[in-house]
Amino acid sequence: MDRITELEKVKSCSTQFVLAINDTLNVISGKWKLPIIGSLLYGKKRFKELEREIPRITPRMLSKELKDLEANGIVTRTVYNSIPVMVEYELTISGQSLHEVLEPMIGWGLQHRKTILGMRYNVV
Amino acid sequence: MDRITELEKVKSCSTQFVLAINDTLNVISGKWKLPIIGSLLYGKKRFKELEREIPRITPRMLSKELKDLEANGIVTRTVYNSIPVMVEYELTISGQSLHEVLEPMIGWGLQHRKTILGMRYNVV
DNA sequence: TATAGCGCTATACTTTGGTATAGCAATAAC
DNA sequence: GTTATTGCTATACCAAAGTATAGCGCTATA
Repeated sequence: MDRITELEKVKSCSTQFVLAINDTLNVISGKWKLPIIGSLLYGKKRFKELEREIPRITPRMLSKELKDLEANGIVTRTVYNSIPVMVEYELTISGQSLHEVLEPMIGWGLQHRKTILGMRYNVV
Repeated sequence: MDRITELEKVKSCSTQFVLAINDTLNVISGKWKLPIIGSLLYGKKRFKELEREIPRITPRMLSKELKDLEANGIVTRTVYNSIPVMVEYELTISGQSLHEVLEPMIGWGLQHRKTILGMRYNVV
């Protein structure tokens, strides 16, 4: 009985956790989100600066992804009423704090690649 | 000049990092990967057990995702030559170590949701 | 007047991810 | 002999994600 309630607790908990993980995944998955976030980690940027820094991105995708990131509270968009208009994109606090999640992903990715390569020689 | 080489170093580094992050993302993104990994965190499971534990998954998707996870070194597939055959799926060490990356994602997801909700009252 | 830069949007298309439904070969239970 | 279970695969389809290409209104520069 103890083990069953434990399991139930774990399961209901993990449902909440899966939701939180999915929230995080929605913010960073897709082909262009990481390059954009990575580019903004070193300071605010204008539209054309991002376009130049991210090879092969189309303005359509850049516009779309920036809107998405803004809607999700990851970047802020500031329009200056200079002539012609200037628009700057900047990471929010939440956006900056993404490094907490990106760092372990880097660690795991590098380690996993090593493990996979190692398996070719050590196993079978 | 110092600052330029610094920037170049940072950029070439972050390219490597983006690759590592994408390796990680490929392993956990998609609709069914997390439920499957979550289900296997508590021990090895058979095909039908997974099918029953994961609501609404079709056998096609379960089969496909398990193959994918196996190809990526996240789960192992063991066939017992009992009659009828029994097949068991289990997380590899790499698969188990994914909790290192999932935990910060849970943390960030929960915190981010709080931040977003808080903004409605504190800002504007 | 023409060319180029800025910050995008519109339209149409392809590719990828996921769904729905059916069925197979083997065996066990009724 | 009929039904059910296991561990899948085949076929067809649909929706989301991403690509390609063009163009807009504005202004500065030559």
